[in-house]
Amino acid sequence: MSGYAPSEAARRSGFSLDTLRYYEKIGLLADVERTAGGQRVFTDDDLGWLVLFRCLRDTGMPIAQMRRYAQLAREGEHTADERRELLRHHAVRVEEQMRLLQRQYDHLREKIRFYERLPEPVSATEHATGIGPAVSR
Amino acid sequence: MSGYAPSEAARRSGFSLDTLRYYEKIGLLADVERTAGGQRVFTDDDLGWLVLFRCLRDTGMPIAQMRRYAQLAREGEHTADERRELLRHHAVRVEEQMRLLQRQYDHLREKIRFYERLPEPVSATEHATGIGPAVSR
DNA sequence: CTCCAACCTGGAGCGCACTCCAGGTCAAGC
DNA sequence: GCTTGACCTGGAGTGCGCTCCAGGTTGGAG
Repeated sequence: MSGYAPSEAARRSGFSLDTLRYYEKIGLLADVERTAGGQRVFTDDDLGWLVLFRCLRDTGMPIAQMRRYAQLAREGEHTADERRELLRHHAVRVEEQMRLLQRQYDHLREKIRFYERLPEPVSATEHATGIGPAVSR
Repeated sequence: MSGYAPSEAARRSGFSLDTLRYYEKIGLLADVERTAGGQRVFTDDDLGWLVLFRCLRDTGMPIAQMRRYAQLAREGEHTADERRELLRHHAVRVEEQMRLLQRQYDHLREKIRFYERLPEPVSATEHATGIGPAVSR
């Protein structure tokens, strides 16, 4: 069903009112419908877009790229290939991001293990292994 | 074992020269040793810290928190518990971050599958699930 | 001794993604 | 019809994490 007030759209999408207005202003979200008095009425389609923007934003896509995707979609079906490639390319970067995050998380866990297993003394290999608590000189 | 010139420290740590100076200026990296003429000489200890900062930064820790950790370490062994807790707390946030990233990555992959029109069940639930290409009205 | 690439400082500027504000308008409930 | 809270606009401000600049100094190669 269609027709969400701004506050409702904000609640459902998880974006702030200001962010919704901002996304429309910069042309990320297409012009939102209005009441006779000029107040926004968000549709299910708008909400669908917001879900997508949240996905892309959470995975680190810059706004400029999201806007490019949105503009392509507005141009019609003939841009489907380019949109797919844009998403595929982004997915590759997300995979890299996930690998890096996992690697640094492992590193972090080792550092925590160091604290748990060494209540007092500080080993000489601390800095050579990059694992120790990096206590200052 | 020896000292490293700024450019060498930058190369090894992956931070820019400006960033190294910035980290020192804001008190993240402790004061770096200097030559008689005032040029920086980075030690292995400094490099160890930089490896840690890279780990924390890559996992999204704000600089203010890294600085807190570094200051605690400079205060001595009696802050070990607090440092450990700080890292543990951060690790929890990283885990949440990894779960979110994985979830949004899955969304993204489903969206790409939609574009590829592979024999996958995508019906009228498109927007309800946020999977379709979100083609504009 | 000369050269010049690498280095130094303080401070200004930047890019991103919002976030806030003033000063007004709209619309639903009593 | 009055009140009140949600909403509107354009534009300025914020926070973060660097990044760049001007103008001067250092120090190793030749």
